[in-house]
Amino acid sequence: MPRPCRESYGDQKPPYSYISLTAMAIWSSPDKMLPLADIYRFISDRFPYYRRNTQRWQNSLRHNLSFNDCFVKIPRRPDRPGKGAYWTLHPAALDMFENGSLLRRRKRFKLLKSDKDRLEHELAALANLQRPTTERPSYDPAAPVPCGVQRTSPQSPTVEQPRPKRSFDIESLISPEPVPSRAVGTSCYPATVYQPPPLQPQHFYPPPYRPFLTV
DNA sequence: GCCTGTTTAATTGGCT
DNA sequence: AGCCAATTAAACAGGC
Repeated sequence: MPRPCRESYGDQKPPYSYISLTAMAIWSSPDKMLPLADIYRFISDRFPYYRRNTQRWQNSLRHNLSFNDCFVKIPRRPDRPGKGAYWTLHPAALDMFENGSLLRRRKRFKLLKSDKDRLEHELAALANLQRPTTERPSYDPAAPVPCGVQRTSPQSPTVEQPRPKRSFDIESLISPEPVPSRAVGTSCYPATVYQPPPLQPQHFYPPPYRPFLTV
């Protein structure tokens, strides 16, 4: 298995898909989430090939972020101003590369419609929670939180998550700590569709963001 | 105007 | 060889 590192591959195209490269970038960050510009930077810093034709590959990368359910867009916290949202990996998407190939996955990571709707609902609730209270008149602190998004007081202790052994560890991307997920090959679902476990509230909250993936 | 993000469509190419 | 994931192009919207 090739082990990417700084200065590797020279001007040749690295043997990784945009999905792999994006996952590497996200995985390498302390919070397991990065804004788009930082994903660009990670890739072009390490792979000189991607210092050229930036318009082409960056368009493709954006397409991948939007198109693939394995990437989740997290709204910025007010205390982290900047352009665009943070991108992270869906916790059930860690075994995307279980066949060892970083070019083509055996199966596309695809959320079921119901899970996708639920995720969007939770993220909308999260975005609402992050607005200043004066800007969210519809938010009722006493109301039940939709879809299990945990509402935690800001002063509650934040658990420090252990950092990866190395900031860039392809082995951990391919063979991460086991994350409960099951491939569905029954008559109910197409064989190529994963049914990930339900998203847990702690994946998003409390602030500051817990790492989406625990290492 | 640039950047970010979404979507559609066509093409390419890896894997079985 | 066929399937389908990945890539590429492009149009468009919204925010700053």
